[in-house]
Amino acid sequence: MPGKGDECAREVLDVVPTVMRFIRTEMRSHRALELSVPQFRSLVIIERAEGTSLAGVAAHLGLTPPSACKLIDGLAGRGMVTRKESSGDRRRVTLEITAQGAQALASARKASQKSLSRLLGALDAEELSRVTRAMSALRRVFEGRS
Amino acid sequence: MPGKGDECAREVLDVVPTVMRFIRTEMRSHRALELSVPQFRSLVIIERAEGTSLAGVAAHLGLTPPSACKLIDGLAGRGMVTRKESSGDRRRVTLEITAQGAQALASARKASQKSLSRLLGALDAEELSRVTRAMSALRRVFEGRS
DNA sequence: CCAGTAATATTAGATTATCTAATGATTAGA
DNA sequence: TCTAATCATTAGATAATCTAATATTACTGG
Repeated sequence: MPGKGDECAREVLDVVPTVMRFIRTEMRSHRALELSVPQFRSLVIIERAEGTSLAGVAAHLGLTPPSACKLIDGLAGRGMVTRKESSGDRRRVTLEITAQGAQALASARKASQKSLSRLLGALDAEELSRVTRAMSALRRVFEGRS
Repeated sequence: MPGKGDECAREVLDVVPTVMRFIRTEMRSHRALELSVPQFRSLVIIERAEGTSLAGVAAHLGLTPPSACKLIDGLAGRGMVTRKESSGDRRRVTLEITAQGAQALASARKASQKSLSRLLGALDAEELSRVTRAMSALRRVFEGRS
């Protein structure tokens, strides 16, 4: 018997990579900002949870610690993030976003939302609301499972 | 003024990479099939449009020709796709999926849909239908723009 | 017909993302 | 205290992606 989510699964499998590619291309297209999607997401996390650790970033993004480490290397090398000692636990690294990082994040976020928003503007109000609520449902289902 | 798609854009930007990561991890987790998402998508295209060219794959996936070329290299090296001469245009390459490729595709598709479907099963019928229709809307909006 | 332009695929070379395995340092617990 | 677990990193591999450069083949306007 086909599960009740089968048709939906097929759609998700087809559409999500397409939208993802758009987002990736979009992010890279902004000269001088040039954040990759994982870099962008890292900055979002670090800004929101100031003082998070490398393990924190890895967990939120669903990455292994070495992957997160290299990702942060890249951001630190561009002066967008700093690593500090954690008081109390000297194994741990405390991550903080720099002014420059915060600015890059704000610009990238604005530009990406704008260009996504422009495309989504082709939908009528009902569809738009449906998409928004569908995204919430997907977030509930997928977050933590990456 | 904020565009009418702004909130939706924010959601998409947050949720799509999360779902994408799940799909990627899921695809790689099936030993012996081990198709990456781009490989999977290439096979889908080649199976559907038998005899397509390298440029055809590139266009459908939103890749540059060199990227598509390497992708096909990988699939050809694993015996899942063949390159043939095109009658009529000798620059062109005709791509065909092999029996082995078709079998790998079928298995990967089945496994991925199953595991996606299992997660999506947590949604109630109304939400599921909303997500399905939202995916259709997104496909309309994004396809071609990658 | 032929000279130049366009199209198709590829190679070369770079960057980034991701993994697993191994290492180092520090903390926590029996 | 000594052993375990935890946190970050380094090392090394593979894959996806890009741009630029290079054939090869087809098309087109004089």
